[in-house]
Amino acid sequence: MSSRLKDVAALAGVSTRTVSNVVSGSGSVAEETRARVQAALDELGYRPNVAARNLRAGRTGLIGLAIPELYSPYFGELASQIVHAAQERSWTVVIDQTFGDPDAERRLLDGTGGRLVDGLIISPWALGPEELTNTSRDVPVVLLGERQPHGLADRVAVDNVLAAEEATSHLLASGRRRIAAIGPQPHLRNETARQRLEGYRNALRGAGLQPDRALEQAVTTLHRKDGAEAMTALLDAGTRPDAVFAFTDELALGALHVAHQRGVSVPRELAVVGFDGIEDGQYANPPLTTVVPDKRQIAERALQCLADRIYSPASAVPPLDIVIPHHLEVRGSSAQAD
Amino acid sequence: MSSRLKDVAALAGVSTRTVSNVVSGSGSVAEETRARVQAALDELGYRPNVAARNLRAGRTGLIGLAIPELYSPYFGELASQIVHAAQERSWTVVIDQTFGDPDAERRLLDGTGGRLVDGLIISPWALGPEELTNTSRDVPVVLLGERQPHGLADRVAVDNVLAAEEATSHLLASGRRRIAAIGPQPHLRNETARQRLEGYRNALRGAGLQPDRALEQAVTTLHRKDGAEAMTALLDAGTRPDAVFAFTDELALGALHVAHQRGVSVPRELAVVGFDGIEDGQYANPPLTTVVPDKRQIAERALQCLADRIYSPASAVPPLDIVIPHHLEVRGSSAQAD
DNA sequence: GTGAAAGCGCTAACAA
DNA sequence: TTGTTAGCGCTTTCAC
Repeated sequence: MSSRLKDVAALAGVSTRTVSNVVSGSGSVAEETRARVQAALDELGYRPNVAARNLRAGRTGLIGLAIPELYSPYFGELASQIVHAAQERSWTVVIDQTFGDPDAERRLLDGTGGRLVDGLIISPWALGPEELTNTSRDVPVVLLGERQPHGLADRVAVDNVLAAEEATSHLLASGRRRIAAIGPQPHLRNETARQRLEGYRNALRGAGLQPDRALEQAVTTLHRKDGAEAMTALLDAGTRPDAVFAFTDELALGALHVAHQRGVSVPRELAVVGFDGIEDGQYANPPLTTVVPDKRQIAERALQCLADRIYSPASAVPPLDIVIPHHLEVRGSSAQAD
Repeated sequence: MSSRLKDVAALAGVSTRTVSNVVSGSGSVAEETRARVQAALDELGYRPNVAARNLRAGRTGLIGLAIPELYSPYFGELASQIVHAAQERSWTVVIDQTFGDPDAERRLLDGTGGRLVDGLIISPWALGPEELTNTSRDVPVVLLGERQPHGLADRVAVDNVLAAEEATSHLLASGRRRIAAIGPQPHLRNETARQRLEGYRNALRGAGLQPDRALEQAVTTLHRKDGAEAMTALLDAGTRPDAVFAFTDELALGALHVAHQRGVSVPRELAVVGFDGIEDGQYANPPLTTVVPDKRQIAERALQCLADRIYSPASAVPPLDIVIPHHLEVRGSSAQAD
């Protein structure tokens, strides 16, 4: 079927060594020989066997990307950036969806199932900081979002506390006073929601307001559906919010949807701010104000971390904690109330 | 660093053969031996070397998924299904984004760059039917969407002509007569847009209407931005459509956005129908009517095709053309005009 | 400039 | 039940 180096060598009347040199472009080969080998290569349609190369090299050229789910816009956009950035570095990305299953996350982190990838980028969901402190892994890991206090992994994330504070302050600045938060996830070990809640409360206190538990609406997952349910609950409970800070854009879009259905005018009666900067928000009616993390930089920096660890495994650089820039993109959904 | 079978064998005082048996669970091993080996395995934290296994097995356990882009919702949802379905079959998915680059598509199809995957699922964008008729490939390929008349690859797709016809007929049934089409891509070899245009025209003719070129608005890509531009063009040109059939949901959402901005009431003055069944549409204001392909089945059937070809390469089953069910999900954006 | 051959880590055919 | 060993296809050291 597919031909090996040996076949090509036989056809060209040279040794495998020479063919290998021609294929890789390394070593020195006489012009005449090269041409003959190339002809044989073409004739047989030679394709290198990647597994053999990998075995030899001790590397696979593969990196893993483990995310909760690929279908939600934020992770889709992020994965796209990572795959793209990896391609530029001649790495191929294998994708795992954990669906927030703690066992799946553990399995990936501890490398059970074999050493397939040269490095792993993981966006943990179910595992808390303590569990991320792994020990028995042999490939470099980069954590997206979650902190890992005593671990060995680099971390790349935006400053969630600060960003949430800014989003909330923006609402306060436009005169909103009953600002609801949609997105706390007390049932998870996950840090992200916790940090955004902290930032939200900080902003309120900074404005002399007391955080009101009735305005903090917990969710199980972060999809539009959850946002819609949370918004419905807030409206039905008579909490009368004049603004909503949703911890993700999807939640915000769900909330926006319910507001629209209920005839609540956005932004006049209710301002809405999301988080993630997904493309949908831009085209929502009204367009969604949101905290935009620089996803390109998340991808870029995460890969840079992996590259450094993979290519200089000796260097004992301590775990990096890389903070990615973000900005608040103000759009129609939080325009001045008046 | 990481230990090999040989190290484990030495520690347990057995041969590699026995360790291999324990690891794989195959062969028969005395209970007492097994326990001893397992202890050694645990102590050393043994992780199988996948590259070595692959070389030995002649398979990598990897399948490729090549799509134009991962960040758009349709491909994100589709990729999610495929990764999920692959995980269930113990395959790992490596993702390539072609960004509609014909060379990237060619490279993946002809296997230049080495034999990394056991099979390839590709959603072509730039290459037309004739170019997809490849010859020199050695792994099975499944095409999503595009037909490949004389090729060797299986194909999985919805009936685009029929689906587009149904969508258009639905608009006709509610009394719309000036139905615009947003989405033709005359600059591409890609078949999908062509088929949807055909279905659209068929429906019009079936209703005794003459397709009007002025109502067919071409686009370069299929994003919200393109839909917005197309809608703007239609409105500015004074074509006065009373409905829009957009070839993708993203285009439809862009159109919806512009309609909203311009104060065109949907669905009263303008009905909108999309194609793809992405989640955003459900939460748009108003919710988007759309043709929903069964993405789970696309993934399932595509993987089934690969599995059949990979595990029974001998069988000379002719290329399959698998038609996936779809349905029209009617929502607010195309409610009765009355 | 080129050939011969070792060896990457694993599985399985062959032996015992 | 278990040990020995060949060999998957490649790269590269060593020798010429």
